[in-house]
Amino acid sequence: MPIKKNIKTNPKAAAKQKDLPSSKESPSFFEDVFEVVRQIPKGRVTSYGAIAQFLGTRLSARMVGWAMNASHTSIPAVPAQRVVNRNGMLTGKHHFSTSTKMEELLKKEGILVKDDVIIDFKEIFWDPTEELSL
DNA sequence: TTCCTGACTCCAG
DNA sequence: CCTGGAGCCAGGA
Repeated sequence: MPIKKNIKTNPKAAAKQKDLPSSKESPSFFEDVFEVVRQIPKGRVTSYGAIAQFLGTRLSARMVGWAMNASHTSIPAVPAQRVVNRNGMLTGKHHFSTSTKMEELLKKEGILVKDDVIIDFKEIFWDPTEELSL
């Protein structure tokens, strides 16, 4: 993304209100993400977008990835290796301890990876909106 | 405080 | 087929 021009400001930022409507079911967006990810069965994978959609914020798929970034400090551990982008590509491999760690973990679970892309991704894809119902 | 970036995805050219 | 812009929102400089 060789884009450097961001001249557009956001006037709506002035309307920032921290009035949250009694957040009782969602203590935090991150925790919700973690919980969903932890429900992913071994040997199955899902995508950031699927999780975002399940949480009702399809357009916020990036936040799911952001949550994954903070997941490595979360306890119990979150199997972030089971979350990839919509093409089944391991876009977050560099965020693990080593660049090959993600593939190793997946391989141990019986998931084969070729050129950073999960083989038969569509077949082992696990959709929380269908399989899970919190 | 403001500005920028990003483990994403969709849509238009 | 590939490139790029827009929308989302949290956190760091």
